[in-house]
Amino acid sequence: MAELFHSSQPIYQQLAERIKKQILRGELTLGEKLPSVRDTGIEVNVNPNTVQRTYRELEAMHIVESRRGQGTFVTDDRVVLDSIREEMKLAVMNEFFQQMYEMGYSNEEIKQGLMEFVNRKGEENR
Amino acid sequence: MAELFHSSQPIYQQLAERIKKQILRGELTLGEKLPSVRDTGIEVNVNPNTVQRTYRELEAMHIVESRRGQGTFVTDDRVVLDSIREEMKLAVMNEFFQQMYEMGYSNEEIKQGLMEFVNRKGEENR
Amino acid sequence: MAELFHSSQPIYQQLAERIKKQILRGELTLGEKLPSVRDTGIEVNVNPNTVQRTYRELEAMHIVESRRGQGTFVTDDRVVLDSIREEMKLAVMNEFFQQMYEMGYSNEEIKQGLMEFVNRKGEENR
Amino acid sequence: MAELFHSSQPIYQQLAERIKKQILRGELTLGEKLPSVRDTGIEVNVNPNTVQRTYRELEAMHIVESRRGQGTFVTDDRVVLDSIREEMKLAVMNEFFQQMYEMGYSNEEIKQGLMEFVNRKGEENR
DNA sequence: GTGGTCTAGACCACA
DNA sequence: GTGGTCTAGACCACT
Repeated sequence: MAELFHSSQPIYQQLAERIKKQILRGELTLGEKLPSVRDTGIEVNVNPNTVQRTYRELEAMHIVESRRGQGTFVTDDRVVLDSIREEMKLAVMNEFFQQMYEMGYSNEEIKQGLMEFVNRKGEENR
Repeated sequence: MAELFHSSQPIYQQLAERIKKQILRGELTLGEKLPSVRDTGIEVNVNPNTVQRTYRELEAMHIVESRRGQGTFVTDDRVVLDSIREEMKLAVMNEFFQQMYEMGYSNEEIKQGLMEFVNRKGEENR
Repeated sequence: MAELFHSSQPIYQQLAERIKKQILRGELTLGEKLPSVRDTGIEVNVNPNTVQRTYRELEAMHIVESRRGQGTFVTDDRVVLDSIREEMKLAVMNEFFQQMYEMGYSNEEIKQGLMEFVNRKGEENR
Repeated sequence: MAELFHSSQPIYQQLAERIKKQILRGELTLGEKLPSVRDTGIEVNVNPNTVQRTYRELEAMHIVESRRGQGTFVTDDRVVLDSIREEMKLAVMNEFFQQMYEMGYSNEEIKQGLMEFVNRKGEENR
């Protein structure tokens, strides 16, 4: 079994991140039901309470909606999802630039370095 | 006073990151002496124990070395510093790609999105 | 379709509240027959069991009575209805005062704040 | 011992409400330290985990700030607190009006009913 | 000593 | 069967 979590970040956050991304890239679609807290717990080998904490966090982000007695569902509001995706994309880009900038790279160097990086990646995948 | 630290990451790590970057971008040069644990503590309003821990972490990365009775100094080994810089740059780029990829963006989209982002940033700074 | 229920309160209670108010403000009159459990279920898109539970709660408040084989009817006892209305009005006012008081507002401030509020509301509806 | 909680709402929410109001009405001041999770647990006779859930909720509302190894503190941002107070005041008033309105009372009736209510309350407290 | 995470297990209300 | 709450208790990292 592949190790699913690393230890430097709480499990509930790692799990939330993973599910969030599954939703953002469309692997889980609008309105779809997530597996129950208990089933997910078994699947990723984690206590159901921990899974529930994950679902609670996702609900606070409005990515997911819990309905008592029925289950937990991906939001059916496309607008919310789109805005979250855009927001996250910006955050990731900002973080990247911030980091590079603080290491002393100029905008040009960042651009260039990234191009090389992409191209190298492209070759690797051939 | 502006808030220097956020709460989601240990202060000693945030402080280590900051000093590390100051060194990487040359603000602190090879062999230069860092301020004492006490002085830094006062300056950033943090417990000296915490600063101590920061210096310990930096020493473990070989970015810094402490000399008994003299203080803590930036390493004077340029090679070490260069390799750390390169390593960190790769790590930051990898992290960026990983994140974007997991959100469902293709290499092309990442490249393009980033270009727009840089250009927009360039305009802002005019 | 507009969302009819929020998730923080049981659906059967939300539905009971709604029907109760329809009766209190005379939208459903003394002795009038309520739609069947099944019809209501279809109309508000809810499990008939849940509607059943709603009707049971309303019956326990003596707002409604079910007659075997005939259906569920608004009580025909005006006195009961009046006393429930008065009771609820007092409860709502008490709750309001309690809340404001616990937030640190004095009786005078509550009065004044409320006047402004009403007047502002009046203007909005012009 | 007076009963501190009723059963119809989760303890962690009731506790959060109570502390929130203590802060809003100035009983706990800007930047003040709350008792530790454990101490509060003992005081209100509740499991520390439950208290922590309370503190977490308050932190999510930006009313409170947790600092690792130091404790939990009332926010020191007066602006945040003021806006929360105003927001809550509006919410409470809105809720009140909504309720009365749904029971069939007009704005005038609400105003009048409330005046009587305040005056009666004033007499009681004599 | 402080907050934070996680588990195991019990119990409840809802649908 | 579903989510939600609560407890008891262990363990960890930070200050």
